[in-house]
Amino acid sequence: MTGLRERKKAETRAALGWAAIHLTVERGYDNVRVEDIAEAAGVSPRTFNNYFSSKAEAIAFRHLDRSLRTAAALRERPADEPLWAALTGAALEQFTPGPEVEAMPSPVHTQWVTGVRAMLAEPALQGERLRAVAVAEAELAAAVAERTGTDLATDMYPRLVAAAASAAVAVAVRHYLDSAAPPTPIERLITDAFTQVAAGLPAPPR
Amino acid sequence: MTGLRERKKAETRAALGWAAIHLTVERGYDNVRVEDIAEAAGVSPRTFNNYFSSKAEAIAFRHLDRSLRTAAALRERPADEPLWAALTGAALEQFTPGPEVEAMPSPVHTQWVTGVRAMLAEPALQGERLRAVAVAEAELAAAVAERTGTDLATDMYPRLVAAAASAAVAVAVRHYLDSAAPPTPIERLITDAFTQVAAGLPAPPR
DNA sequence: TCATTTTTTGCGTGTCACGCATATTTGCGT
DNA sequence: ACGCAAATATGCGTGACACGCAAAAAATGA
Repeated sequence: MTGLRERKKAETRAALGWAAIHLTVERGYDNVRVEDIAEAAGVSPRTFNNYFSSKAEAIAFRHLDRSLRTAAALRERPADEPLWAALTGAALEQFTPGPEVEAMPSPVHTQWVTGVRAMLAEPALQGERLRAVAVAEAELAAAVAERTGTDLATDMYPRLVAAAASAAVAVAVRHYLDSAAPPTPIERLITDAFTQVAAGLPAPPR
Repeated sequence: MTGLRERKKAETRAALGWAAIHLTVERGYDNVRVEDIAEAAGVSPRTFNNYFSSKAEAIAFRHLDRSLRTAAALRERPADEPLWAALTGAALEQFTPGPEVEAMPSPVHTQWVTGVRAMLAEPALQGERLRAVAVAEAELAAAVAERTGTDLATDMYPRLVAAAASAAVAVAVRHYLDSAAPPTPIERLITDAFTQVAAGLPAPPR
């Protein structure tokens, strides 16, 4: 199943995606040419376009990959767990910081975060990021349909759930990034968001 | 306030946006050059880029414009109307078919719908459409914050509501377009979607 | 009517996506 | 271990595109 061929392909794709992010965070989006990314990944410029059809897509690749795991995580959840508890859990699983971030020395890390923020603010990238979310949402909807025994073709329900869940995560992450010195951990924000959504987002008392 | 200058500008923008959609639906996305769009709108190719920074943006313009009106519609709603009723109403207002669609003869209309479907399926356009939704969502969140007396800076609530409402509309529209011979009118689908969301999307009994 | 500001236009430049043909690498049966 | 077929990487060429810059044209207000 997982021959050398596929593994090498996945590695090349990952290398290109990582190089794209790395260079963009370092220099800014439009100071990076496709040629640079290809060089950093050790392949020809032409090969870049065999993997990604645009610079933006390469940068968004990691994001897409992570998002897709949410749907996979949901399928792994015990079948008797209530839907919204399972969704919350699946989402939370995606937000354990990876080792490559954890191991970063503090001054470098600060600089890195600044660069990442600039990258996320880049208008040319937002579209691609959103598209990645949309793709992941489709997977999530399928998983929800399975779990709840609803039908993607006839019921709006699974797509509504998937969209609401994606929105909850997105809003929580945004809230987290927007607050300069985050007093609230991302896990709590995500949990809160899911709780509110599952409660039907009632208007607060005035 | 609304001098000849601004009016002409708005007209040119609308003409370009409309021409972009029209040609794309007719011929397919990559059989349309920027030059064609400019010509159809009676403007130089260079001017096109004074209004839109990409072909995709031009096509998504009408979508963005309509989406922004939802936030405006919400502000027009009576202040004593319950939030979710107001949201549903504001969304429904955007879906009264325009005269240019209403007046279309049936065979042409069918062909048109097919073209529109192809257009919406175009990967190169999805990102831009989603970005438009994101922009509109920000406006909607602001309107929700106003109406509910919550704070955009500290509460996730208004953004959650805006995101959930946008999702409800998007899912309903998608459901409508996906069903070949729509037995369910779009108004009912939207109402249903909002009802489900406002109820907290409870898992259906199995 | 005239000066100022805004908009449109033409041109040049650097980048990019992608088709096509060729060289290289990988998988697999023998 | 070997060699063939399929998959993959590369080089080159082409058409399209975004955008900066400066000049022309149009609109506004006095």
